This record gives sequence, C-alpha cells and structure tokens, in this order.
Amino acid sequence: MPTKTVMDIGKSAKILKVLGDKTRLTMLKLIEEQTCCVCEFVEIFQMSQPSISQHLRKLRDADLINEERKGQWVFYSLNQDSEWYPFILPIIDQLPNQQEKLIELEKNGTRITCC
Amino acid sequence: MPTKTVMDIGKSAKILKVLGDKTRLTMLKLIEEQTCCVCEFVEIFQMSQPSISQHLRKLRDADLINEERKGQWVFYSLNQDSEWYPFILPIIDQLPNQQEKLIELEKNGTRITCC
DNA sequence: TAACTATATAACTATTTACTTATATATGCA
DNA sequence: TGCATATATAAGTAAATAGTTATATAGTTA
Repeated sequence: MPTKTVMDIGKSAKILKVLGDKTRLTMLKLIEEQTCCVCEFVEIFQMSQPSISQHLRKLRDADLINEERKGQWVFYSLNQDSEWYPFILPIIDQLPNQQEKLIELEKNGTRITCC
Repeated sequence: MPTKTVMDIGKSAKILKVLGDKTRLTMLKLIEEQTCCVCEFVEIFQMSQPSISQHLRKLRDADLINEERKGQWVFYSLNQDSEWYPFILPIIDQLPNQQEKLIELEKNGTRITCC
C-alpha cells in the first residue's frame, strides 16, 4: 500500500466520468460485495452483450475492476488494490444497495445457469 | 438538515457525470473555500467566457453551486445546503488543493480588478 | 475434430458534449 | 440617456459517447 500520493485533478475527473454512467455505476455497486460474470450483467441490465462488455472494458481500463476467467466465464470484481479505490469507495458506499437485482436473477433461475 | 434519504442511483450517476470534467471539478474545488466570480474563472482556465458560463450552468442546474449577484459581478459558491452536498463532499475533499491558481491571479493583479 | 457457449472486438450510427462566434441581458457610470 | 463592463444565451460544429450488428476469440463438450 503506497503512502498517500498527490492526485491529479485531471485524472480524478476522468475517473468520475467513468463513474458518471448509470450502468457502470450500478455495476460497481453490485460487485462491491460479490463478483459477477458478464452474462449476469446482460440479464440484470437487459442490454446486449457487446454493450455490457464495452462498459466493463471502460471500468477495467480505469483500473477500477479485476477480471478473472473461470472456464468459459469471466468474473469481475472491485479492484481493492487500485490506486483509485480510496477515492471511489466513499462514493460507492453512499449508493443504494443493488442486491435486489441479483435476488431477482435467482428467482428467475438465471443466476444458476452461469455461476 | 434532512434525515438521510434514499438516493437514486441514476441521479447519482448524473451528478458524477457533471463532476467528470476537469474544468468543472476544478471549479468546485476552488469554491470549496471561497467564492469566485465568472471573470476569475475565465482568467484561471484561460477559456472563453461563454464556455465558463456554460460549465457554471451545468453545476447550477445540478444544484451543486449557489449564484449571487453583486453589482455587475456574479459570484459562485459551493451549495452546502444541496441534497447532494454530503455525496460530493468526500470527493472534493480528496482532490488536491487548487488555491495556487488564485494566488497566481493575485500576482497578475487580475484578481483585484473584479473582486 | 465439430458444434456450442461465453466473451471481446470492430465497424458503424445516432446522440451528447464542449467548444466556438454572435448576440442578448443586466448593471454601473459619465 | 448612452456607453462600457460583466454575464448569459443561442446557434452552429467537431469530437466523444453509448449503443447497434457482425465477427473474432476462447473455452467446453460431444
């Protein structure tokens, strides 16, 4: 863990821009507690798979999330080792819980199919 | 001061989108401690006056800043009564201080001309 | 190996964004 | 009143964004 470094305000703005999208912000809140795979996001957001992948890429390019392949699935989780984790944590913490979206999936049985 | 209300994640994303711009984010950090007028922002950011006004409008539309006319000048300050103030405060607090930009103005004498 | 599932990427398009220039509005002062 | 200064708004434009469809890549299984 590095000591507190000086943050560049331009880079901070770029991070906030990545967070400034409802889909990506909800993704981050969802994976705050547990990992999710791409197909779950597709179900939750009712969006096309490429669109979901592109959002995840922006989050990954910003180093905000971790990607881990397990067999044919790729799971995403919050990158707690990110230089930006302390910056975004108070934001994510203040967001309303989104777990009901996952519970919804379990009701549908959609969560089981891929995880 | 209202009791903690449930925040909508979509509205939160919109607020973050407003913050997700270097100019606007720096503006917020600058007025965290003291008010600034439009002509100061024009000097600081070396941007056209309409461009500055348009950024300020976005911040005002999001209810993040207060506007107060004093004679021919309009001064802007952080809106501490905003519903979103508790949300953005931890963000702004983490940003590097920008006061050197105002000190720069004072050196130029540009700060005196309008304030 | 071939067929299937999950995910990523490429190319394209419609919308949004941040700026520009031109103009309108508001205030101060001679 | 008329002119100057400060700010806001309108209209136009280039670039960025979020989605689309089509295709590529990677792993799984028969």
